[in-house]
Amino acid sequence: MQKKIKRKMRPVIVRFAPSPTGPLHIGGVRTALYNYLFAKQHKGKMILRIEDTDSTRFVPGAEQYIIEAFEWLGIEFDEGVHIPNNQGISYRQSERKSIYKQYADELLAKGMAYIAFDTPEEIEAKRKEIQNFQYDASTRIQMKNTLTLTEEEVKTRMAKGEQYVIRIRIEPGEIIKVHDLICGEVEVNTSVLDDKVLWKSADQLPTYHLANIVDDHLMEISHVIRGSEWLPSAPLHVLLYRYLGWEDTMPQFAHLPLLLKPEGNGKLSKRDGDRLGFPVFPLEWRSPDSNEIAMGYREKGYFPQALINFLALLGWNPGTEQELFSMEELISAFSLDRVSKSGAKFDFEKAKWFNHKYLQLIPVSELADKFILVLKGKGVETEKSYVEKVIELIKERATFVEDFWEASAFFFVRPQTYDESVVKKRWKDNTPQHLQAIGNILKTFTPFRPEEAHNAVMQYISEKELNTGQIMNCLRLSLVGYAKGPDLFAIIEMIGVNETLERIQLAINNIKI
RNA sequence: GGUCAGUUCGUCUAGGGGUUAGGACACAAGGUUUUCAUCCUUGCAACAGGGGUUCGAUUCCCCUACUGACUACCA
Repeated sequence: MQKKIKRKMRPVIVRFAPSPTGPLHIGGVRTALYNYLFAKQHKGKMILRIEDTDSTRFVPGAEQYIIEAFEWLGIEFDEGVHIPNNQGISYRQSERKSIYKQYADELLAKGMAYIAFDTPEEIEAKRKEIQNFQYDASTRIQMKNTLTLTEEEVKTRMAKGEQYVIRIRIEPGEIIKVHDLICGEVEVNTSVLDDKVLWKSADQLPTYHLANIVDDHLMEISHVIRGSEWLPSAPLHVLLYRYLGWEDTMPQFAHLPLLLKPEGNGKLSKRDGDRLGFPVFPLEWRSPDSNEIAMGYREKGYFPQALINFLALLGWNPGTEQELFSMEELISAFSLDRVSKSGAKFDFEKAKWFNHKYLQLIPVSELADKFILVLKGKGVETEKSYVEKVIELIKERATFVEDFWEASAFFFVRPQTYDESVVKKRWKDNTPQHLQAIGNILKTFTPFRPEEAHNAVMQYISEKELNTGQIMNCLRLSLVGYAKGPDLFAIIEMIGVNETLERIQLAINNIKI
């Protein structure tokens, strides 16, 4: 009872612990987000720990990428590799090297682990020899380890400096119960578990399993929220806590469902992004060895808030019909028991919809700053206030800032071509004369007054018994080049009457039927 | 192969012993508009299958199927 209370009263400390083997996958982003929401809601802490215990898989730049991605996303950590601390604590496992060995030794001393000398080749040979070979209680007697070798042999091997690993010793026939906050009670028989390697002499580093348990314990992690690919090894972890005598303060587990491919089966991978044309990484990533570029949400024009909102709802729901959430709202609404158990297919269309929604909410000034960069690329220099007005007029039809140019180019440059199908449908012999007349009407409104001008044009149209759609579309064609865009009189107000008249003249000169 | 987990509209999901099985995205139609969008309205469309338990099952139990994860001196 005492212990239960103790666990309940513990401060919430969670961690996100990626290994720096490449860019952060979008599924990892979601895992980190759920950790973050959970920690914030419980006024707890969140730690960024780098699990680089596999020296062979280290990728330069990956750690920096991860940090930059979270900065962009607005997921803040309280402690981690990137946050200085004055206690001299490292959050990089390769730098914590010296910590782990003693725990492996402790297990060795207690007889809960043993030393094995089998080389990878020997194990590989065994795998070929015995179907479904597993290094466990049933097979370890055939292998070269401190359980089978004499003390003498072990000494000689050690003296010769032979490489070895430390394996956990798991005895069969016991049921391990893992209480998972999302999946419920999961029971596994120790007979199906293998004697996992905990530590290797070759690089003096622990494997994930040991490092993970030791660090989570030392860092007083209260909740381990991670992807469900870890569920099968959770019993091993429980066992490790037990062997080390830490079961009382073992963190609670929550295994998140996977993010699946948009179509077909299997978990979402980098390839799916390439194949279907959407990013699976938060930021663009250039592979250091192949120089290949993988696209990122940031570079594709997504707003971090939109990505967060989309990801939050992929596998979790508030139980209400609210869909748009600020980070603060997510923090207060989030709960692990409303996380679904089944994997979620990645719905890229929905991600776009969220971005469209957020685009409408982002301050125009901010959008203008981004768009001005695009405009500069097109050789257009304009006042910011003008750009802001343009954005006001067109943003509702855009999903990305990148859509702005296509929707608004005519505010900055004259049409170069005229949409053929519109010409065919609307442009008649007498169109030029009517456009001239309308031009003359527009001229009389100085300064330009859109509503009055509109009324005057409409009056002209009805007096001449013209077809509104035909005339308006021809005027639009002259100014825009297409049959699209915002209100015509708003456009005229923006580009000015003089420019309007010139464009009309240009259209009359250039459009042939 | 083995272990573990999952399965409600095309997708994300709500619900949960008696419901017209709800919402959102997408799609379609209509409306509005000078156009394209937006917007509004409407429509389309789901409980994997089989056995139980029960007056009654999509909901609880079992089996099957399917799907996935895991099965490294990777994390």
